[in-house]
Amino acid sequence: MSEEEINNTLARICRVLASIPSGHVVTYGDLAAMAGFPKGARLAGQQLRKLPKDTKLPWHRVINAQGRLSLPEPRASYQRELLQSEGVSFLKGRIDMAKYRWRP
DNA sequence: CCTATGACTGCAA
DNA sequence: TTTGCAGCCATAG
Repeated sequence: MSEEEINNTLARICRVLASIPSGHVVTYGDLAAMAGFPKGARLAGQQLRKLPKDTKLPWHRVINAQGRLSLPEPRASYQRELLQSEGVSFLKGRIDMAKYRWRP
């Protein structure tokens, strides 16, 4: 891996993303911070948007700080299915952050 | 170089 | 609880 790649924003985001365990979620802000961008929540979303539709990375484990999905339909429904399939439940359209938020 | 644009946030009202 | 908005920051034009 070239030095340029490990400093690439997307690569850093992906590395953290890949470490999120199934059944857990993180916020955009968390993802960015863990990748070295303390205030890069929007940046995280911008990078996730670049991922190919068929990526193997767990992009669906990233939700907003309100415990809601920030994706427009119909992607949001797909994301909700993926999360529910790995045990993350929704209550009144929201995810219980205290219960599922992942912190190393 | 400068402005616009978001899969965002936290806080004030 | 909901809404509005300034702050944020790499990217794109």
